[in-house]
Amino acid sequence: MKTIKDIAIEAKVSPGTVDRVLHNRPGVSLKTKEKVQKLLTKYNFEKNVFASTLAFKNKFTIATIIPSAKSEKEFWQEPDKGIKAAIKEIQKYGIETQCFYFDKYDLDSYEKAFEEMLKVNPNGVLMTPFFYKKTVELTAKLNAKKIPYVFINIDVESMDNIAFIGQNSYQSGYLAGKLLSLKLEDNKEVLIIRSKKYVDNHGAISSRIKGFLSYFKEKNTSVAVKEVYLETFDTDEVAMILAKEFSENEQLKGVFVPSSAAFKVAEYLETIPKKEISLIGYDSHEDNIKYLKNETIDFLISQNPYEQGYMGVKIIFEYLLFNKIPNKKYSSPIHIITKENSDYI
Amino acid sequence: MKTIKDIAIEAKVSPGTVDRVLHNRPGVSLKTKEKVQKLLTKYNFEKNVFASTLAFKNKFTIATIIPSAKSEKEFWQEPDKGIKAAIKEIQKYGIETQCFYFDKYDLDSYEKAFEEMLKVNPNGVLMTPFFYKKTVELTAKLNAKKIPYVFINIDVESMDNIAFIGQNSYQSGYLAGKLLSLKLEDNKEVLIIRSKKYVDNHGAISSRIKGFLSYFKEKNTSVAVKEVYLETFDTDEVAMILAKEFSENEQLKGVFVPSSAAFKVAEYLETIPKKEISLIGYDSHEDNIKYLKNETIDFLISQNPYEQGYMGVKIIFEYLLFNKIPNKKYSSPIHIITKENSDYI
DNA sequence: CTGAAAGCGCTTACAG
DNA sequence: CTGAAAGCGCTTACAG
Repeated sequence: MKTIKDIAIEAKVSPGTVDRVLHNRPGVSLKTKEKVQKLLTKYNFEKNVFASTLAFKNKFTIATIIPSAKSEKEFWQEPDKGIKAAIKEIQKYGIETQCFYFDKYDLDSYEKAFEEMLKVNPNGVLMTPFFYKKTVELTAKLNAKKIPYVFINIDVESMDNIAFIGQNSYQSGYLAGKLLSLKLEDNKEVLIIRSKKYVDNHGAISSRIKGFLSYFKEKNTSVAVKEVYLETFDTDEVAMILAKEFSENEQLKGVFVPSSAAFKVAEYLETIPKKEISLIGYDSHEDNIKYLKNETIDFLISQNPYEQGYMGVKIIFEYLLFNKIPNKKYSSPIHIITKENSDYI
Repeated sequence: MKTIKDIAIEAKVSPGTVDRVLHNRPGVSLKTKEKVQKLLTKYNFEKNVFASTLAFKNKFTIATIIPSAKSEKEFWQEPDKGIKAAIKEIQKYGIETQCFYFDKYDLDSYEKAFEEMLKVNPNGVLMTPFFYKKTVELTAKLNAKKIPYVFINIDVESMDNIAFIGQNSYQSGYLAGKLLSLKLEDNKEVLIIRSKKYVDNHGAISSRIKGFLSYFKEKNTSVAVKEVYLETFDTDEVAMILAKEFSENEQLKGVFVPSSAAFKVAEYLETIPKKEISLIGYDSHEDNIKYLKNETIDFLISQNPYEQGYMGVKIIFEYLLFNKIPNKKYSSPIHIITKENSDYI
């Protein structure tokens, strides 16, 4: 293992100069630079992270921006927990961290959080690009400042994020189709319930539905699939719509909720006589798990959101400290959760 | 953030003495020791890992012992890959690692690997305690030398391992019962196929079967479950036994393989006319995945063996370097793998 | 453009 | 039993 000093001696320069070349700092003649660079390459030099960090006195700040979660039960609690766990770990390496949150229904709060974040001058950013257009606009500022950023949970294609961590939504919807049809007989009907609010943003939900529809198109042509759009997704609206659908259609035996709101449907199903309705949704937060455990929800598909937050922070950390280039895309798992394995995921 | 120097000044001693107290090194008077310890506790002192590691010049060796895998397709390939990945990461921290392997059918090779391992004088050991009695005998040597060790995949209760990482086998078997009955009509029969070899060691397989049986006892009493024991589990024997069972029993519609050998059963099922047999097994290695993809195997239950190896090494690493005390037990996930999510686990 | 030197915080061999 | 000092390998402020 070569050290900077070794290289310096061999190149007949001082350690300071090697350091300058190594980090592309200015003030080195081209000739010296080339001479040193050649040796660095020759020996495949890797600097000692411990010595480097110790001398550098850890001046990095990492900022995170994700949607806020009001309660323990909400989905966004999980990435946040992952982020916090990673922060705790890297704190001992002297990294500063600043967490920002926005209301996922409020574009302005997204922009505001972002501006606040810029003020702390982060060296790296973890974010969930919730609103497409605004994201393009805001990340341009990061690009200008050469601040690296990682997306979690939601992806935006052809941007300059150094990495994305999230699920293949199409494939997860396809799997949902398969799981729902496990208990479905021929000629039955299936309902997809989605929120109007998300039709424009959050492309993941549309992709899930596409995948879901593909499964039935490919495999199970005798099953009819119907989509309904809800305004508010509150308890009353859900009850009203479902009551209508079930009364109009005797064959309706399955419901697919491509968001994390399956528990809303479960709530309603518990108020009506047992009808053997299969219900499948996304995300294993407390509200959903409750109905999974009493088998009103049959399956949940989960993507390990905790890990998304955790990995996201770790990726930026390693990028900054160890110069480790991440993959452009990390596929989150497509986990199948049932009553029986819900405690072991 | 206090440093050793800060503490030294306040205690009116030298940094060297604080270091001695911090690491319980000999040669400090009780009085001094108490004085320093009090300050250390008061400030909740955490030493700078970078400075410490740099000065210490990383003299740690970690040893691993797991069963060998002959091919890419085998289960034990995965923990090994996880181990190798972790090793690669911690190498840059200057940790030495030595990997040892044994033949899981050969008790002597287990002992031999263990003795070889002791010769390298490791500071921490990762191992799979395959053979119960021998494990008790061998780990006693580690205890005597105060070398910490972690178990992965197989647990042995009431031993002095600092941690265990593996699956709750009972619960996974219970889930297997549920999954198998999803497509099973009333009054059908289910077969459990196991190897005689593993009846004594590898308690996990027995636990899986217990969980599996419990599910049917609790939920689905109309289904009969039968167990058969194979001698060699080779292709011919599997074919012979299955041919016999299917010919004797028209109602046989499901097969449960509580080991990683489901592909052996799948191999046979492909040779006979399509009978709508549900097949469920363990572990997503290549041989199994092949039959999962063509739907001869319906479900695989997996435990993320890669992560077991990876985490195991990381736990020892953090224990040695950062003095981080691990949990006694880490539950591996109980993942449900189907054709549709097999690329996203 | 370049080098010598001090410093990051901990560890250790040496002296007493 | 205790301290002073050198050293781990990199970074940086300063001098030239």
